Amino acid sequence: MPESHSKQTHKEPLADFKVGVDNVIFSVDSVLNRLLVLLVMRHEDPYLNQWSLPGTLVRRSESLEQAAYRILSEKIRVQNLYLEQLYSFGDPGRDPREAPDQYGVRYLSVSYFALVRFDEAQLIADGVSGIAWYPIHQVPDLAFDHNQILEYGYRRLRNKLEYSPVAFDVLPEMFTLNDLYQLYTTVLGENFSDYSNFRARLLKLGFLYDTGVKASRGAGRPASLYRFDAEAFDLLKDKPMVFI
Amino acid sequence: MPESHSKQTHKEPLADFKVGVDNVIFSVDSVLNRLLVLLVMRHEDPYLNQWSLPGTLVRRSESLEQAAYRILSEKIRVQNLYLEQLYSFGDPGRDPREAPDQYGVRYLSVSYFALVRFDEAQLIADGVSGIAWYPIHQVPDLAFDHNQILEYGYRRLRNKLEYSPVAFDVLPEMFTLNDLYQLYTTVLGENFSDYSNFRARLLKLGFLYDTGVKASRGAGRPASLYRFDAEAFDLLKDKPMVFI
DNA sequence: ACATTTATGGTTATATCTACTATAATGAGA
DNA sequence: TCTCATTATAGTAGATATAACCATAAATGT
Repeated sequence: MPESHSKQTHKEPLADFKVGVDNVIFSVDSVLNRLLVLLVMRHEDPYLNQWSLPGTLVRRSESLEQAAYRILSEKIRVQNLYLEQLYSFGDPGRDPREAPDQYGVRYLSVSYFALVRFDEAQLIADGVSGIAWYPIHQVPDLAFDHNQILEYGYRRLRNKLEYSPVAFDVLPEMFTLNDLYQLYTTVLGENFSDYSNFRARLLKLGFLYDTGVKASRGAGRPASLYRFDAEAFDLLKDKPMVFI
Repeated sequence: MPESHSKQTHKEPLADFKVGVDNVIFSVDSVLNRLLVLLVMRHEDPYLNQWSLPGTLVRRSESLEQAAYRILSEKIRVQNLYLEQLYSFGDPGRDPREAPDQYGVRYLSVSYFALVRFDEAQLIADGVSGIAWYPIHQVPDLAFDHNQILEYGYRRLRNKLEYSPVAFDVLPEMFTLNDLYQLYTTVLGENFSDYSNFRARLLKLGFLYDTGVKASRGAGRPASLYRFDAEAFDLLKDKPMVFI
């Protein structure tokens, strides 16, 4: 780590990079209460026929985020989603295509994290070897360092849910408080808050607007449908706020 | 964003990238109570003679983090520091060297965020046009998109301080509670907590060990010197913890 | 009708937060 | 030396928040 430092003399030549974008796309199946991640079967080397995160190499004139949106829209049709950059992985040797005889070209992956609405997400399976939602705890060995990237994304998802209103990007326009609670429990686990206290805390924050419309779903008293009020939320933005 | 998707046909060729690492290096001057960021004067085009974040292009066989450590150790000698990856900036056109006639080579910057101990940091000024600590609120127009990167880093610093024990990476082995408080106030501003309550909360958490040694610095009652107990801290890691 | 189910609105004890106040131990100056 | 300004530390009281419950309301199903 300490090193003689001089302006011009590079001990070693610079690397040329191919830059890829890999997406960790999550969705919550609110019927089976499962957290899912989107995997695709690779149809070329390296890692032929192995599951991986959906990814692509970046083209000449597109931005990183555009590439992330592109690969997402090539795999699923969806209206509502949240997407943000996650982390960049660029250690030498992370991609088998980095043959030492290939002028030392390196492969860097900029990963993105996405959350999409499950019931409106249509997978696009045209021709590819396979595409599937995998429950987060049943994910197999993935190509490249994708298990590590997934781990990163999972951590970020849990954080996002606790500290920011991503949930509302992925819930229907109108939802019951129980819908919201189920979303939180399937991602964060059961043991984070009692439903009654969860309700009280959320309602007190004042950015959930009770539409008065009732949703009757089988047995039990019908629940009120709520709407997320983004403006009311923005007013509280500075306040430290934890939803859990 | 929606796009016809086919396995092979790339409408546009892939981009070749040079990958750079840019560091947002913070330090806290606890005498003048100022938050500082390290800037260097560029000594080559583009942006000749303009202030910028210290950066470097990544070499053939070094990792991104190694490159970050390398550029840091070329600019300052320091024992104690904290460093982590920040964000990657790769929009087309962010670097003027991306001439359209140069086979469309792109420049991607992986930014790193660092916090170093001020009183032990020695700047290395050999031959370069300039290097300086700038108070965070007096930073001039920087080269490239470095003002944006800095903004990112500043936000991350404030978050890190609130939710993680980075402060102790950058305080002396033994420190007074006031040293700690000053560090927090110069980064986060005055209005986050009363000193008395800050003390009480930190001490209750139980990872500050009172050495019994007293530090007499001019007038006033001497303060106890404390030590950060990393093991005790790790035991509380899962608990949501806010220091403010 | 009645048990079951889900939604909703509490209550209570405990912990935490916030804004203060009081006391202790030093250095500086009359 | 005595007093005072200065800094450190400890503690207190009222307001708020948290966690674990309980009670009632409004639907369904038999």
